Amino acid sequence: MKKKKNIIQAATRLFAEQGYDGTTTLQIAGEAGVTEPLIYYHFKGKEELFSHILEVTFHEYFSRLDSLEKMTGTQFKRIEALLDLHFRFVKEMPDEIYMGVSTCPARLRDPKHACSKITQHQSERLMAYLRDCLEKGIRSGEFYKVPVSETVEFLIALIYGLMRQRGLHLLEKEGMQEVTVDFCRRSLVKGR
Amino acid sequence: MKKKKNIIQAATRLFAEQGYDGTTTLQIAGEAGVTEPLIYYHFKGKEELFSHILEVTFHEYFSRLDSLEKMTGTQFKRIEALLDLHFRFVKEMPDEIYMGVSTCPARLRDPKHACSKITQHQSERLMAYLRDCLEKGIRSGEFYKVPVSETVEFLIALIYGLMRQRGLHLLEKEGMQEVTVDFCRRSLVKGR
Amino acid sequence: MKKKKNIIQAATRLFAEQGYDGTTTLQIAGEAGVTEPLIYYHFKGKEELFSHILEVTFHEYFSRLDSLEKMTGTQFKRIEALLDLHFRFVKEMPDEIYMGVSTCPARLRDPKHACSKITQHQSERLMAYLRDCLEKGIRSGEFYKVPVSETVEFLIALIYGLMRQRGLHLLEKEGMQEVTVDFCRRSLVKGR
Amino acid sequence: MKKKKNIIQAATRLFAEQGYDGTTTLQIAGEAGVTEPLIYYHFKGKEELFSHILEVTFHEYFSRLDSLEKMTGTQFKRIEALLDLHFRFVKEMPDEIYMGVSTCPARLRDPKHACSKITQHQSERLMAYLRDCLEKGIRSGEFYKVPVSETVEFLIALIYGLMRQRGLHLLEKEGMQEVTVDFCRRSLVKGR
DNA sequence: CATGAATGAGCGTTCATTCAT
DNA sequence: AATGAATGAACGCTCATTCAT
Repeated sequence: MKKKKNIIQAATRLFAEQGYDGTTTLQIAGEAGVTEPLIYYHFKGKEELFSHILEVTFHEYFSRLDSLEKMTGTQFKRIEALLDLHFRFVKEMPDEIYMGVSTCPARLRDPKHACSKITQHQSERLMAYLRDCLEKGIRSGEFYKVPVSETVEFLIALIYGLMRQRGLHLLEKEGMQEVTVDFCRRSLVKGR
Repeated sequence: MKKKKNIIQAATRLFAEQGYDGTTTLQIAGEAGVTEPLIYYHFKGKEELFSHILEVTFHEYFSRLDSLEKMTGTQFKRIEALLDLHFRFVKEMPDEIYMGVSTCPARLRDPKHACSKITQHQSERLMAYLRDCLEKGIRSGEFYKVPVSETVEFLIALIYGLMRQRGLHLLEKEGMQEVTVDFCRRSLVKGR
Repeated sequence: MKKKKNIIQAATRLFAEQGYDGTTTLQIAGEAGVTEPLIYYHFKGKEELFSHILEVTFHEYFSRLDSLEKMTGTQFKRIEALLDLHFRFVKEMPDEIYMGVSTCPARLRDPKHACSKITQHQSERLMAYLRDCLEKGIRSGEFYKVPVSETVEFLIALIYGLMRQRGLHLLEKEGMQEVTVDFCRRSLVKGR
Repeated sequence: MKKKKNIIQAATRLFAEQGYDGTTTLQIAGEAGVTEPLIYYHFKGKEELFSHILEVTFHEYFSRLDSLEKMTGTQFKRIEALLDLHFRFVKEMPDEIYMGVSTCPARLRDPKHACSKITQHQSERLMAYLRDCLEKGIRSGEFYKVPVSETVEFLIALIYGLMRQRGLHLLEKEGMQEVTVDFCRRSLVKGR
């Protein structure tokens, strides 16, 4: 069973680094220290191996989102918590995240594909969460009167951008999270 | 010579949609309405075709950045112009942008690769531009006293996130640009 | 493992008949009764398959040369034994020999290439052996006083010519070996 | 018309260096400083270009053989003249010779092929010439009583071996011709 | 659980050759 | 006489996958 884990780990790193199409089953087997057929013993194929990793990752992700939803406090605290969740997540499992973020659009748009459903679901959850925060915050006077839909979309783009950058390890300033939170606070919260 | 253009156009769209590794030269030829060897008559190989598109695109991009640098006005006007440049660019040539944005990290990190040098250069230009705006804006009292490096990185992540989203055509609210500009203004500009 | 042998045998015959560049991997696979990719399972590529055959052949060749070197007797007996070795060798494995003899000069001169090193080595061994025979034979008065270097080179050319002719099966007189030995004897050995 | 010559020269060198299959029409055009289609303007194709060179070369070769046949003197003088012809020839046009010598057996054995006929013819001429020398020399008592057929074949192999070595420029002792002639004289001519 | 041997399908690429000009 | 553009056919090779053991 340790070998199955090796396969998953190797696959995750390679998918993240080289993309799905750029990674061969031989490479995965090599990095995992096993032979190719073992991959087919544990998974139906390359595609299923990929989906498996995606599902496990998003399962963890969604369960974290779940606990977030029970949170109380000001609406901005809730947004701050969402940002915190993502910063933590990408720090803990950067390969998994990057693998998800970098999946190619063709796969994302094919509705039959596992990727499509999962990222669709993620998008919807994020949108619902943010929309809820914004609407409540505006109604209560905590936030400025920003256009909700557009701001939701803006924040999602922001989160994606940050995930990608972190996942790529291209730039890694330490104070990023604080700066991000402050930036959003100034833009959203009235009379700080 | 029309056929060469066809090849480039087809390649751009397919690379954007399916990634480099997911796109075959046969597909490109098919979409371009030519035979495969013609690709090799005009380009040294798949890799060079890819690089060529990248270079042409970034050449246009950099020449737009050049004209931006001559701009005067408040520092926020300059940032607004940078955002406008990107919004326009992705609207005019979404495939080219997405092709660039979605290149796999392995290719991005290999320093011998054309991708690497170009995106590196882009990053540096963006950083220099934004750093200049922020430093001048803070010094003149136009902006809040935000940490410069981190805010630069934050804004780059934001721009990447928006490019990706626009390129993917996943969400396309009309008022996005205005909302983006306003969001940043509230966060940066003092006493509006 | 029988299939690997088939590949080697088929390749040897085809390389000998058609040359390296004139032989396709598909032909080899066809003649060997296997599919093309199996060649790549057992060998890194066409080049390595070729080198492998060359190395195995020359390994056998050199080991025969080794036993020759331990021989005693008159110097002409030693030369006779060398001719015998080559006549036997080309009779036992004509394809292997011809494959080696007919390799194209470009490959022979590229010092990075396996061919180059092996044939270089063969040349040196042959030269050393013949030079030794001639020098000793001349010193002891067994041979005429012939110019050593040139005669060595002459004998090597002769051996190559005979190998080629035998390998090609162009002309196959039975008494060739005897005639060859006698011809050389009359030219070298004094007072027969 | 200078360009046609360029093509022929380039082709000759490349065919000699890399073999027929190892040489591409693009290479030939490149070396000749012309474009590929011009080759097809002057020749029906690669094959005909090759045959053309072969024929021109052998035409010259045969015309030299012709003048040899008119020669008088001792039989060994005639053999000496034959060796001289070959030494001269390979010195004057080494590429042409090597191109002929290194043609692959498949092409040599296909009776429909130009190569086949020409080399066949060459073989026959050489054999007839040498057979004539030997028979007359033996009958007149000039030569030892050697087996004619086998000695003819032996001498042809020797000539091929020397041609190859000279063509390859692998070893180039100056006194080779003299040593060769002397070697043969000692073996053939009685009571020197 | 695990593997060595094997394959069908398809990849990027190159070839000799042709055609319109 | 000469060429830029284009192609059908085939090449060496790699892929994800399977099967017998």
